[in-house]
Amino acid sequence: MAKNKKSNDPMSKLVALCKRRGIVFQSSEIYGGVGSTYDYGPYGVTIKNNIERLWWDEMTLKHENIVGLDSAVILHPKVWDASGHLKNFSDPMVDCKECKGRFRADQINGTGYGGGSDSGAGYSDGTGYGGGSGSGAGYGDGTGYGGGSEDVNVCPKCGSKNSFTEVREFNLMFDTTMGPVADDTVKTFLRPETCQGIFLDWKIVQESARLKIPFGIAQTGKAFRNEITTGNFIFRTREFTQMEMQYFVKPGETSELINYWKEQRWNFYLSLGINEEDLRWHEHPKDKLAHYAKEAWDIEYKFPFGWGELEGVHDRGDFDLKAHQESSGKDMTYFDDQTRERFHPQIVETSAGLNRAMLAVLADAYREDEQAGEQRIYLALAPHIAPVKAAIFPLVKKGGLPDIAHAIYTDLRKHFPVFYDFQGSIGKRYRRMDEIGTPYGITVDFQTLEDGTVTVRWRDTLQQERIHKDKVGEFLRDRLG
RNA sequence: GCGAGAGUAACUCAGUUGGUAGAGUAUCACGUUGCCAACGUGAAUGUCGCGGGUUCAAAUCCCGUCUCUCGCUCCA
Repeated sequence: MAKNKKSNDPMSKLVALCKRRGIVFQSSEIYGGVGSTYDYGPYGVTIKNNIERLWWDEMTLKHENIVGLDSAVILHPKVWDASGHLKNFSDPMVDCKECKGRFRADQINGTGYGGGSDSGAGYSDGTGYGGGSGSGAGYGDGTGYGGGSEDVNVCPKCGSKNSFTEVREFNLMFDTTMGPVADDTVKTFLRPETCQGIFLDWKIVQESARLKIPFGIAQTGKAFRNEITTGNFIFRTREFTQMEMQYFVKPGETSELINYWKEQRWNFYLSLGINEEDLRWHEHPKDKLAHYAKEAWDIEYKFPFGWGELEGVHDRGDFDLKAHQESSGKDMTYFDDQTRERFHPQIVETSAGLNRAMLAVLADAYREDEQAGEQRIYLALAPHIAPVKAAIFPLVKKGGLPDIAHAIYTDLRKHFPVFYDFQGSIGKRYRRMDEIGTPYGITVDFQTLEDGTVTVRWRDTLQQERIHKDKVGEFLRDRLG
């Protein structure tokens, strides 16, 4: 564990809070941790699930023409050939020994680098990618690249000649093998994006759910990318959850629907309680589009480390369906009963990162203020995101107060995630709840013995009001929707 | 992979010229406590990242190694 964090920067403080309160923390920590993998503790998984459920409901409940799907993580290896991932997710790289710059081998002038960009050799013969499973020996000794050519390679950054390292293969997909017998295995990949499963299944989904264009298929699930560089806490990790909806539209209607979904998706982040001033649109320049995209917009959030992408709204055109039709030989067209036309649907994609959405929610909710000269840290989470909706406290341990408080707790927990605590001073118990963003604190005091009322304290302002203990459930229901 | 930095309790850290580890916070128990991290008493928690070497003796000196963090390269 590194101890050189600048503990004053906002990101470090958020990370520390996440660990302290069991929201998100380093995975495999007893073994020293594994780079950029994180586990979500009791409160973290609840926040994450809350966001995921809101997304799911937003898609499938609020749109009558969007249905859900849960496709496999491991797909037929040919999928990744057809999708372009084998070709585009695998880059041969060289480093300049002089200036330490790194470049794609096929972008260096001069030699036969790049000449043999043999991405087609991929999975089937088992030799193409990553050769040795396991340890660092993975990146092959550059077969095919930089053959025997003696031409001069010039570093585009510092101008040094022939200062490059061996070509190394960077494969951004995790590969694995199917089948227990080593000689008889098929090389497969963990999906680097969830949407391919939607493309493979769209016809059976469309037919079985009797959907007419335009319609959408929504899916959440894990995706895996062997990122060269990870970092910024849970912003970029090698294993992450995507929330993707692929919208199948008639040719010619794409741009209108892009605008519709841009508005929908923008509003989703507002509904999570994120400050609109911390959001912006970023359009990908045409010359930097991903290999499948015709038009691409990102919603970005102003993280403590800078603007970062939360979600993309993309025009994928008919790239994917045509690619799979060509590769599989199966018809991927849609027949329009009304116009008697057959065509490849155009696809508008909304592709969000759940972990990033959660990080944005946490970063946006992180607050510090001062109460009676003491610093207070709290998460101003929207109540419908908060992992615990209310905490119930007896003011002190005597006078039968704990019994009354516990009875209220037992009753409430049938309907809400609530927490009961009697340990420590009342102020300390409030603060503990503040740090996980619990919106309401309900305290049983001596007045409760007289008239049955309790205090309800609102997290952000510390203001209290008295309501009858029998009305607490109703009070919470009103405020939590 | 390159460069830089860092590894001592759950957290933040201290540990003198080598003498087998401490503080605060947090946690738990009991007491106390009339609303915002109060107080008292007590308890539990470490192979000082790992391995080797020097030494009577290593958290400390030497060598190796691992991991993490940041920057760069890359990024759908």
